[in-house]
Amino acid sequence: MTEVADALAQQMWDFVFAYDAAYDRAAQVAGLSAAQACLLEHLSRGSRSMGELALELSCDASNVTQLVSRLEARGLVARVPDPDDRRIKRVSITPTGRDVRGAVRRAFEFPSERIGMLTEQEQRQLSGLLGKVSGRAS
Amino acid sequence: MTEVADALAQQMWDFVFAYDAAYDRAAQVAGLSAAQACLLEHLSRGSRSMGELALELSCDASNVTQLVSRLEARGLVARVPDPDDRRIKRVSITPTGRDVRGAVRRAFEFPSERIGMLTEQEQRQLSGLLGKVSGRAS
DNA sequence: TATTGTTATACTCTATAACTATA
DNA sequence: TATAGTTATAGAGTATAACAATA
Repeated sequence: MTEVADALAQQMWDFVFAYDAAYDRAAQVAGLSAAQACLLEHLSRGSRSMGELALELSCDASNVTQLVSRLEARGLVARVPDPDDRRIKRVSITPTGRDVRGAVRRAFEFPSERIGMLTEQEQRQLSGLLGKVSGRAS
Repeated sequence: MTEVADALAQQMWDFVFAYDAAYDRAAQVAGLSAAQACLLEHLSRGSRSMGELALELSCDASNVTQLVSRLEARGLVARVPDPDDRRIKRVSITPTGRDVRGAVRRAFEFPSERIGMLTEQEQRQLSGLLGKVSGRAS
């Protein structure tokens, strides 16, 4: 590895560490764990079945059962059996859940803070590089 | 927020998600949790007291006690009382621990993989932008 | 018989509070 | 009395295996 690549690897580690820590804190502000906030974030874009959530969150279905149960007990999400296939439970975010999710987003200042440190041209540059690094065309 | 900034925020989220998942898997290959692998990584640069570890890992001292105890039980780290102040325990990585840490590093292909997608000029560019975003001079 | 989700269980991570040993 | 670390405890995240309900 070249010296540049080495430095870059360390910078990535530091960035991810700071990002994760900031997200944890933002979730905590709203009284949630990071995992719960993440689930709520996914539901904010529309309802999901338990199985879909497990896929999107890359975790086991039994884990989703527990996460959803805790959020449901607090009135942040609701489970509704699918009328067409009663094995399936559709989970949706409640109005209260939407409020809490909004609080997390507002508390999570990391991205806008950091992005604000860049000029718009630099933002475009970084976006292109991240796109490339993610294997997508920029 | 501009459209570019919005896209960038999403790209950061995706990047961090992929990075974390890859690190989890790499640790698992070596039979470790991410937290354990992280602790081992810190020790690979030299021994630390329990308190220093708690600061570096941004977690409570009682948590470090447990993490270290599990790693010690597997022979990956060693606790030695400081001769000058016997309240202090210095933790160091063992040869076996160093091997396991090496296995994690090798399994964690994410950074080199992603960095390898960039030309050296792009690597310099990304490094500069990450430096700027971290509040350091590039 | 296959699929969706839950329950039971076990292990780890994490923090708080109370404690021990040392300074 | 103050500091370093541990112990006890509790709640949450996570997975595996066994299970119930439905298809």
